[in-house]
Amino acid sequence: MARPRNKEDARRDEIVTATLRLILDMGYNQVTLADIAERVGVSKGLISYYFPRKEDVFLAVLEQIVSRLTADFEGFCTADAPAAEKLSKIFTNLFGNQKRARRYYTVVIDYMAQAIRQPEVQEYTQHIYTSYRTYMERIVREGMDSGEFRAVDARRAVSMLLGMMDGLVLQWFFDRDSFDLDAAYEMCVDFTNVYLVPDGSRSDGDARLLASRSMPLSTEV
Amino acid sequence: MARPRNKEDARRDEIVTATLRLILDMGYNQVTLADIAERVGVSKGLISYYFPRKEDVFLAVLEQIVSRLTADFEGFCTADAPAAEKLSKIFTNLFGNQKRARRYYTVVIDYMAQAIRQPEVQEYTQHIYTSYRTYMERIVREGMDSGEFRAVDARRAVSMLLGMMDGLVLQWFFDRDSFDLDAAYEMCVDFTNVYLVPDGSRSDGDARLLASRSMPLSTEV
DNA sequence: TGATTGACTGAACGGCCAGCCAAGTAACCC
DNA sequence: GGGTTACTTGGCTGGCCGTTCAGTCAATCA
Repeated sequence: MARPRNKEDARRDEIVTATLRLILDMGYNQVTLADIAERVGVSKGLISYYFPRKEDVFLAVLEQIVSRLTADFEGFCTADAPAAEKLSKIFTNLFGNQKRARRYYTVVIDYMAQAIRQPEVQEYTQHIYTSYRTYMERIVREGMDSGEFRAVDARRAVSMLLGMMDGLVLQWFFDRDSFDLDAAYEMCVDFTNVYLVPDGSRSDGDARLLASRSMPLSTEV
Repeated sequence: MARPRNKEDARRDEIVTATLRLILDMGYNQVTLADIAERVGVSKGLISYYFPRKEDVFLAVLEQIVSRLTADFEGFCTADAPAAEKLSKIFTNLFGNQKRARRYYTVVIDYMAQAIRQPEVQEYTQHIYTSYRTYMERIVREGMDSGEFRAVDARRAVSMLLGMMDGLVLQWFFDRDSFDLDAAYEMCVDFTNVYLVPDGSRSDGDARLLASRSMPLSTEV
């Protein structure tokens, strides 16, 4: 994202990036300051120089993840497209790329486990939900206003959809016998059709939503 | 559950129970052998005597959780009741008690984070999904056979429902601005009605499902 | 040019912890 | 009552790791 203004910021970015990689490779709790220092190619002391507590590095990583996610949503929301297509973009962003999904959830699950006991981490995980909720609710309301969607409780519909998205990825992630991400995508579309699209216009809904699958992705963990 | 056959088994149970408590209190990665020993009231060495590697204690805890969960499902499944009511029991088991839900997911999330990198843990988390999937699929098929439910792809319907259940609890767990567990219960019922119950019999479906909420719980983490 | 600052190093400190083991105790069997 | 087995202790050890800090060096400034 925004290019570092000075040397100090550049170092911070280096450290944050290296740490994210290490979390992916080894898991949150296995990463040591020595690992980070080695990866960046500096001494251990320098990590502490920029981030007084080890915890601070991990919080900076999380902050970066959250801000990238939010930036993505801005893109989806401002696009000029039918609501169903906007939702479809969100699905694709989540389900469209196996490796990316695995990477994203690898860190998110690690951070969730931390969030249970670290209030500062919990605040960030909450931000993630708030982003999803805010933007998806906006899209659903748009759809309802334009008559594309039935008039339902938008907040509740988003909660259900968001729940299904998360829950499906978790199944895919931990249950090898479940399904692939394409199926997860289709199930979200299916739910959208059944729950949001009026009976009359439902039949071609599938085709329209599914047609918009192949699109470029931006968020990279 | 089954009463320990001899002293050795009793000790194992003591250790497993103490460890589960400690995981709840401190989090998976903070629990040390010394903590467990202190909680049980024995020496550190004894823990290693029964469980050679620290990891083995945690696996035993997980095994206990999985077997209790499966036992619960057996109960739900063999009951003589409409399919919708059986599903409702599963929802209630998950959403019916805040403290219990928080405890259950506290350990599950901790174990999920472990499962990413420990294949032995991953196998158990997979068992959890397999249990849910197997039993819920059986219930949905029963419902379809009796005409209570529409003829849909049972496996897919269960994946969606299971996903929603998990995802809703996660939102409730991490997003303080989301909703309470009663709402989560209602959303699952809502989904069941919209997705599984035929249009004709839907109107009283809500009432019937919701009426069966208050029932005794058995699984205690 | 001499002083000051900021980035960075490397070593050392202090604490923690899993695994190991030698020895002690109790129960049980012959 | 002697021997075997099962259980239990608690201290030791070797390694790891976050944090601290005195000191180096290059760039900047006055």
